[in-house]
Amino acid sequence: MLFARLAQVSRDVAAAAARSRKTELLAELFRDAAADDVPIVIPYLAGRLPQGRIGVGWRVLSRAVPPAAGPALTVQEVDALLTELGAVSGPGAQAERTRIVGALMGAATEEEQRFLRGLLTGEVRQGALDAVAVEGLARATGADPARVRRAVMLAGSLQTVARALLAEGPGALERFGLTVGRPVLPMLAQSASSVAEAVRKLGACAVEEKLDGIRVQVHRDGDAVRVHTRTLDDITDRMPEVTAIARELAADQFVLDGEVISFGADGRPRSFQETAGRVGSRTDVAKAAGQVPVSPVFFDVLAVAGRDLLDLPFAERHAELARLVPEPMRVRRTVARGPKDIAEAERFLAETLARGHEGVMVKALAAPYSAGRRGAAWLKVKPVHTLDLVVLAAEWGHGRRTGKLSNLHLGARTADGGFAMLGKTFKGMTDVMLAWQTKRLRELAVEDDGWVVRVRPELVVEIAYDGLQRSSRYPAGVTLRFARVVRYREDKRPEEADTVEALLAAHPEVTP
DNA sequence: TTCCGACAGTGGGGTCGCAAT
DNA sequence: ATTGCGACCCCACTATCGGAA
Repeated sequence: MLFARLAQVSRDVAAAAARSRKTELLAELFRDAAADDVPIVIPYLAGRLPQGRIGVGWRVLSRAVPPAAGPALTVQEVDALLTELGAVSGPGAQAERTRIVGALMGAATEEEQRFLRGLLTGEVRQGALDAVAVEGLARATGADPARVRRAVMLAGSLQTVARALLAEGPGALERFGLTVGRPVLPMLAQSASSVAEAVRKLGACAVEEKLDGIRVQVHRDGDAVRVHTRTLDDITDRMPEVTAIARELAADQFVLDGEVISFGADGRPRSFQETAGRVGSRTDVAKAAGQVPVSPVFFDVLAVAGRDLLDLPFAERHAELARLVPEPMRVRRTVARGPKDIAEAERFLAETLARGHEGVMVKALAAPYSAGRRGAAWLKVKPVHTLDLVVLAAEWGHGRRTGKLSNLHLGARTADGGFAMLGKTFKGMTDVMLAWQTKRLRELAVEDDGWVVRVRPELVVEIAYDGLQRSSRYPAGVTLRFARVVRYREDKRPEEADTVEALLAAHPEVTP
């Protein structure tokens, strides 16, 4: 199949507003794909490379190459070049990557170049990713979309399911049950603004401490133990503490879901930055483990001793978990039977925060484990802080925010009467706010370099954030975690904005 | 007809590893 | 040694489509 066909379909998908139309366009293409092309075509149209990320980003792509006059590249040729690209390493790698990208881009038409750039940066922006591709695949093969989706979640891979489905038909789906040793997409949570709201919504529920670490899925099959992250990356080699613990548990086959986190000598959790740094260290794992040991803390079990527990209610899965995993390696929790237990749930949240944790997860006791879904059966509750900050500058947006000032540079007052930048945010704005702030900030503009518009520091905005973290980038030595706009405060003058001093005083656990 | 679940988009900061300087 | 880039951790929020109520 010609690569140009894919680029064309991607453009048509982007242009279609209705999701049903996008699905149909993808289905047409999948039906026409030859068996050898399927493992390539499917991920491409889901906006990903079958090779995963291959070391090419905006920098390499910024070197322009004139497009080819007509379409000639085949899907197989593109795939071969990208495989070659992914294997490049060692001295001279940058030049070699540039050479291969140049060869690829030089053989591509303008439209193919656009699609390739999207694939390589992971930003195809066609309004369709995995979920729509799954629908398209179901339509192309006549399979039940819900069953295809479930197979993809359990296989942890769209192209694996696609290949089997297109080769063998809907019967192939039976094969993709939960298999110990093969990672499953983890169940995700939505947010709730308070414990009371969460408990009222879910009824009988567990309230569990939410640890600020790295999500892990641990598989053991006899002596074979594997540890995977939320995106199913294999980090087994970096987690010797976790594999050792998994081998000591009293079952030789299981799949556990949990979090790894590092505790300090005082028993309190280390900062997310410290845990993440440890989990990211791979050159000298023994040394890193000596300095920052991590502990797994489990909250769910998906399989044990040959039994698949996914469809059991959480209450029953947790009973299995308690049998398998001893107390200190399980997340602390309390159970709320309904609204009458809200006070107890709130007490548990306060206690959890006092222990230095992030917040709580509220989970419906009746809910099955919905792999890969961000369902409403799990709700996270974290305390939210707010500040009144001053807009120092704004950046021009991209995609649907093109032509709008989007990303705000936020400043707090300093002792000398100036402002110290604390970070940026693009979150929380409605379209109306985007339009309003673009107009207002242009009135305040003092400089526009085409990327950043600097403004007179006069506009006050209320910002919500989850906490402070250390920063080497910003002048105060700290930055806001997950900053988002709540509302503009036109009733406030910049002299009334919050100060760096007050911010640091409110977060004594973080020192710049 | 209205409501709501699921998705995609729009990007944020930090850390590590690697290659280039 | 330092710097820049890319990958991958953590993530919030809004708009939109389309099925459910």
